[in-house]
Amino acid sequence: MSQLPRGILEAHDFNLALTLECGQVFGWHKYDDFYFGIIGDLAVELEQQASRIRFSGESGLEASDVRHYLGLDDDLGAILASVAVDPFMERVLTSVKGLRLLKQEPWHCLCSYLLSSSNRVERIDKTVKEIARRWGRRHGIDGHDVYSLPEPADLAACGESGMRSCGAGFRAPYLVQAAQMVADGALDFDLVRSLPYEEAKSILMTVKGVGDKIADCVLLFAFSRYEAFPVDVWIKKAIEQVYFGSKKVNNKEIRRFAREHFGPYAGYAQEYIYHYIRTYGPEVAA
DNA sequence: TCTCAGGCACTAT
DNA sequence: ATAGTGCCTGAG
Repeated sequence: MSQLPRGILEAHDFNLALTLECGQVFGWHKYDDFYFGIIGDLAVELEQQASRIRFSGESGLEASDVRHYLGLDDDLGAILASVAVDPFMERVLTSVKGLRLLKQEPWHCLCSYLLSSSNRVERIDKTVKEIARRWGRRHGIDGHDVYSLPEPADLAACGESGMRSCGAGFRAPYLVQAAQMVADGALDFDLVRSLPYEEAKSILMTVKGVGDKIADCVLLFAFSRYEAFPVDVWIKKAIEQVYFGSKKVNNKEIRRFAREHFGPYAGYAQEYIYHYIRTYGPEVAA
């Protein structure tokens, strides 16, 4: 019986709690100061101690997997410097520290965001966990149970009723259809990964239930396409207030503005702005 | 009881 | 192109 993988990662400019709880990812469990979740298809337990991350995981987990998932390989300083293009962003970057974009597993990310439409963060999280608990695979880590989402073919087999019973509501058929597409190859994540942003996005949008916003979320959070700038009602309000004098602007124009104004890491700017307004309220944008 | 939430698809203009 | 409306669900 070999010792399970464990180790310590140096993690500067990193806030684990903020990164896991800012709303970019769903399905992590918190007990005391420990976080339990899935990286790749392996259960892991994480804890931050100052600028170090302690991890332990199921057999097969490597330190480099954890580093990569948490975004610790990214040069956060350079990224944030590139989006510090105006006084508002400087204010945002002064108040939000150590938030990094994760490298989520595409299927997990797609499921999560299919559930996000007209839904609250807490309930998305609850539904993701319920689907995993009821239909997914159980993993054990340090005496805790963690569940990964069912593979696409397995989720498809659960059917619409199986998803509704977990609280998916009107999004249930979207999940089932997406699962079928991934299972039979009609949606190929490797292809999405290989294509330029616009083409990758239009492929994701062939899935029912995936529009501009959700496609951008998946591209940003699972494929590290930092030019993606998801526009939800909060971001829309903030951008209108700060950059358009509270004038109404359509989402397409907001995305175009963001790409030009923030540059290739616009998506990082989005996540920082999002957290800022969710913390301090949308009115502080002005 | 009723409204509404981190959208989307469908339909009618 | 663009606007209006229904959709599960449960917390306030």
